[in-house]
Amino acid sequence: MESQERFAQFLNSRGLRSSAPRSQVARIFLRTERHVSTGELYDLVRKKHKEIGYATVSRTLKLLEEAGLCRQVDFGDGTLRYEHAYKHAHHDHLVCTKCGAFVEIYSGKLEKLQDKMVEKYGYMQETHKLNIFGVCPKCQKKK
Amino acid sequence: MESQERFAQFLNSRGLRSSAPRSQVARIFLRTERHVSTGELYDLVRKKHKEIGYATVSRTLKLLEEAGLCRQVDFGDGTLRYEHAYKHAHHDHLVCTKCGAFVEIYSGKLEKLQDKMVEKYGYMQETHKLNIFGVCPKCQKKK
DNA sequence: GTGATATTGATAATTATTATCAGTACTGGT
DNA sequence: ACCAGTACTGATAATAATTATCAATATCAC
Repeated sequence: MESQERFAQFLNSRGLRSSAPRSQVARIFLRTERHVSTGELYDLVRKKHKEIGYATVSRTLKLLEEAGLCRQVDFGDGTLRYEHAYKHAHHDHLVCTKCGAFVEIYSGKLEKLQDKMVEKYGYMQETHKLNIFGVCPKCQKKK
Repeated sequence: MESQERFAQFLNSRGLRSSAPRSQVARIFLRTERHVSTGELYDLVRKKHKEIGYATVSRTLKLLEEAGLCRQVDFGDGTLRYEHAYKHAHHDHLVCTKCGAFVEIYSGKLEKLQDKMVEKYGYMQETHKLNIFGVCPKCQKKK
């Protein structure tokens, strides 16, 4: 429930309103521990709130992102997904090219190495996105 | 000129034809040492060959990719770019979020670390895409 | 409450890519 | 050379996802 508060706080600090649709979309997203696309979240929202439109879902996701509560994930398949970011440490993804299954991966060494690379070129790092594509164990067996 | 031959060879091995439009698009792409989007390449092609359509450029890029001559690059800004892949070692990208400038980066250590991670989860690696986003030295000074 | 204004939802617009398809141009066999 | 079969092309339409528009509505400070 804490992240819900954080969202309200964020809206307030920006002079934005905690409207009913915004709160409802946010609640449903925050309750769903999955990587959802805008369309998927829209479907979830619709189960409870038939009156909420796609645009509002899309806009709310953008706000959640700015509030630091979610993060865009791009698996390169044409649709963007969003994952939780609040109290969820940074990580990268290992995606199966056959079935779409993925696991979240993290390595401190890998992060440090990246920092070094960035420094070398005089850049100031903001974020990074690493997606590794391959075939998952299940799909390897199927073949 | 060698990559041109390789393309012809690839087409032949697939039972495809080395048509004039295909060769022309390929030649212009291979001569341009830049990361181009389909639209940009289309414009370049149009300067020399007014009769070639967008679809052909798009299709030829796909073929070049299958031939191992180019590689898709997705900076997450909505348009896909293509870069040379033949005799161009694998590398990742460090992209400036202010001006779009980027540098190609590579680290053997980083690659090895990734291999370990993949192995750990039983996946069979195919490719990976690492984009680091930050602010380049020039844009840091401007500010 | 009330009024200024942020927000909403339906729809249209946008953007990039991909599919369709009739006409054209190659191909290999004769 | 000719011919039949088929791959290729380019214009256009279709697709897909996101974003902009805008009149109607809801919200919040006062």
